[in-house]
Amino acid sequence: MPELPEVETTRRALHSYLLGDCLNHVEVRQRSLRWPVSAELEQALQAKILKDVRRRGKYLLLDFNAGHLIIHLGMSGSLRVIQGQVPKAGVHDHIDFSFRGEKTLRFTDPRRFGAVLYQRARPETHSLLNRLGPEPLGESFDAEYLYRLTRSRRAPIKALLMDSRVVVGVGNIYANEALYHAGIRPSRRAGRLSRAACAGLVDAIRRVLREAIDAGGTTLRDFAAGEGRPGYFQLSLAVYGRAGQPCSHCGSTLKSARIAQRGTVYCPHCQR
DNA sequence: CAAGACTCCTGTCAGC
DNA sequence: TGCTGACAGGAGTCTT
Repeated sequence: MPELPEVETTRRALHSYLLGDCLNHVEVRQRSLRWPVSAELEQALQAKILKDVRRRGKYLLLDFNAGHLIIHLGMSGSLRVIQGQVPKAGVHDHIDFSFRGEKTLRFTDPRRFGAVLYQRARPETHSLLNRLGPEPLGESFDAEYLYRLTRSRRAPIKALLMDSRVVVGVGNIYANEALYHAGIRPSRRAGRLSRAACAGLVDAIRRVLREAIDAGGTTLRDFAAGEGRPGYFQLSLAVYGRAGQPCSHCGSTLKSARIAQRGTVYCPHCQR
């Protein structure tokens, strides 16, 4: 599933391939996504120029000279740039954005948890975006912030990490990985984390995300080629998907649990 | 307000 | 081999 690093890789690709281009046609084949695709989208964006491609959490923000697209890839969504001849659309190829100069941006999403929203006003004003917490790689996400925010919270720390009002863009994979690297048990009540633990956790989150984004950079080159979509990065995941296997640090058997309705894996020895 | 359950959807995989 | 059912998962929304 697209986590923040893949969304960022996608953002960079769109920025480098499509910035300044004029959108001349939109074809929507499936309007039933996470939310219905607005009926005015095709008309509203016709002949508009892509002025910027930004990211807020896992939302991609495409700013045109009039109007904006807010795109979320959900569980299984992807965007790819096709140059020249456009392959016949498959059943999950829901939207094609055709740009002048024979470039097509294709939105594909088998599970349709993704969203493509059009809005005239700045994306930041949208109700999905206006209550989001800080970016994990931004300056305001630091130990003091996390410490302050977790006081008197009794939910498991992992649940808070995945709450977009606390911090955006930390999905299940990276929550698991960051907690492992920080040596914190996912079930630990958030309010019981020390300042030092918060500092270690913030560092771990930033580190795993940065590493993944760097790895994603290597796939950017192929974005518009055959295997266009940035797939799963060849990351060495320490715990995610490895329940029952030995911890690479101490050899203990990694355990699995269910926290906040999500699969959770941790090392009972290294994480306390 | 906080915490947890529920929901959308389909590809994948285990079991028969 | 083919079918069935469980499961996974982002994140908004509903319930407690």
